[in-house]
Amino acid sequence: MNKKSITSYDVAKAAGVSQSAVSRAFSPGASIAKATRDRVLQAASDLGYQPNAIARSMSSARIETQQKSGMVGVVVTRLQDPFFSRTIAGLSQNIQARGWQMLLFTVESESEVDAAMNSLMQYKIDGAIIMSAILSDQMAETCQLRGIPVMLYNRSADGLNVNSVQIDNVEGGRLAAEFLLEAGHERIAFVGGEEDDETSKARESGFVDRLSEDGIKLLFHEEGNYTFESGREAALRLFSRNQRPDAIFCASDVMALGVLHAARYELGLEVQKDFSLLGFDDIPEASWPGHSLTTIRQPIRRMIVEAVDVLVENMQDPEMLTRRTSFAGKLILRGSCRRTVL
Amino acid sequence: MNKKSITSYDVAKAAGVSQSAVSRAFSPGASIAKATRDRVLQAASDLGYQPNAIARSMSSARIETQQKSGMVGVVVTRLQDPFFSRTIAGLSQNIQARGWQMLLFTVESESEVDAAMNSLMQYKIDGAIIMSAILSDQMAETCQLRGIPVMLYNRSADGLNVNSVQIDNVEGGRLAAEFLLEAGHERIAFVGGEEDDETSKARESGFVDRLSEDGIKLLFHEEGNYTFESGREAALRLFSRNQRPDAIFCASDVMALGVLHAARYELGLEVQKDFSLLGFDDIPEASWPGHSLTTIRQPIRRMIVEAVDVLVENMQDPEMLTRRTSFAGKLILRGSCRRTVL
DNA sequence: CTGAAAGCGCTAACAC
DNA sequence: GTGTTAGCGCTTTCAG
Repeated sequence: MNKKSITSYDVAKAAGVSQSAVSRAFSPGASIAKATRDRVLQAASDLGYQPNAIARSMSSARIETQQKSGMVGVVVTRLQDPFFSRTIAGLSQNIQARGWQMLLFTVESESEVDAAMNSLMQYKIDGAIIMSAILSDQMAETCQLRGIPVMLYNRSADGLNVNSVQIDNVEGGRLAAEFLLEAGHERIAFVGGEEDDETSKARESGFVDRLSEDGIKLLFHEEGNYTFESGREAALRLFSRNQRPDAIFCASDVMALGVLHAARYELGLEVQKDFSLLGFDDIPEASWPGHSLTTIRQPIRRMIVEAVDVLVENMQDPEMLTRRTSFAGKLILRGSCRRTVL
Repeated sequence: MNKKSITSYDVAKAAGVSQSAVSRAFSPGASIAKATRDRVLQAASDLGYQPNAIARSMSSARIETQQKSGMVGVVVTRLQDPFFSRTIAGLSQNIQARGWQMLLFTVESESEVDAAMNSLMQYKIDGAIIMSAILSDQMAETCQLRGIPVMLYNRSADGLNVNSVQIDNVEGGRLAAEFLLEAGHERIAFVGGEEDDETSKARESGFVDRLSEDGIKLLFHEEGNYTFESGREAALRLFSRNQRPDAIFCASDVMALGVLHAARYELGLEVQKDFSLLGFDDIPEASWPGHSLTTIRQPIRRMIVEAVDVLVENMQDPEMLTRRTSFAGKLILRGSCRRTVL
């Protein structure tokens, strides 16, 4: 049962050099003669040696700048949501491409984020990305103290000293309202997330504000939880009342699809003709022929790249100034909405 | 700029004990007086101390049994596929619940798995889960040599000494054929994955075998790549030929939905009446009212639990015998198929 | 350019 | 029980 792993000493012996020479051979900028380097690399590959990343980050721990563990922690809620899983896939690829590994932590609710960060920090992550959640002021401070750059994805924190990348939700809401108003809608409903959901609140506020500028009041507000089922149920409630909405704006595509399926296949309604439906995100499912969902698109690829870019920059330059990026949503016209009245 | 992290020495000094006392206070089974322990814990929380997981795994590295880094590596392809993202979400939760962290590595194609494993092994992972891909014999050997238990999810490897959890794809294919035959279908098409895709091949072989037992030959075989779009295109090809299939079996629900949307909304066909459609996986989207896709369900929750259970057991008992688990698929009857002829 | 030597923060014998 | 003492595998001065 000898499952001892080969260390730099084994390689050193095999190559007839000192252990530190082996270390240098594997450190990009180190000063080492090409000949020795080649000899070491040869011996290493013969023995199947791979530097131990853990040990590596241990010894460099004392460097003032940062503890390079080579890992970035990612905290995510609702991973089963297509929007999030696609984001994770993208983040993962970008993080790897930049030479980091991703330590993934999933949480059930926003309240667990602090605990998650604690777990992650035990692994001396070089940075963290938190999706659709916010950390406590205290935790933000801890991160800053320990020199761990944080990136909030899909959220921003005004008071906190953390980077963020998100879409302008208020503006997105306005955009949605604008579009529905132009089409002449007047009995408008909104399906959002849970009561304390920041994203949903922002989208709704922009939406409602714009409506009121034209003297329109929101007819109904329904609460969902970003699942298909919750959208479906909201639709059932919405269309069971005396007054029926002639347009529904949902805080996410998944919920909008729930509304669509319920309306079309359970209530026998005709989308676009009987009411206009507007989503948010532009997930791939929105463009499926049978859905053809008009929606506010999030530039997800660009957001991912920006998030990783900024985080990497901050990991490399701890003194970097906090950066908050906000992207604009874009209306994607499809078949689920009545067009502008002429 | 003093971002030095507090170590066990700082805590020791604050609590007036030796550094090893601090270590013991944080090691579950260690022999330490309750009084000292409490004092240490108090001091630790005052200082905001958290044991360094990296250093921890370094020092225990010498233990014969294994290098407890507390991390399990997960390699995944096609994370954007709902089936996989849901699995990752489940794996993540289960792994965390068992006290491990998940180091996630996404790869574009199966050929990158070995490289991914190499990267992960530098982090001295305690175990690995590989989704829908197989590793080379050589890599399997390396893992065994280093004492890293491996779990193949959605695949199995007969020759290799690695654990696996998967659905019985051949039997699933037979089940699908059986059902279509009973309903009296005769012009049957199959939409699978790429040519060398093991999963798809297995499903097809069971399917074709069962058909041939009733003297039916597969009418068409279309190749896709597990995306919606590829299913859509397959449908377009399928229905552009002279002879039209009266039943289509797809190797995945996502592709089946592509077929459904294309047939219904682009070709004006009526699913169930004009042809029966059968999927595989039973993703949530399959049950959406407008889809109502009949499919072969994978018991995904049970598969996830089994995968993590077995891996954890193997990580704790390196001598454990290789375990290969195969689950049976189950036909979920919905509206996309013609029912049995009486 | 290269080797020797001193840690990184922690755990695990080993004595007391 | 508790303190002392070696390391885990590596990077990084510090001399040559």
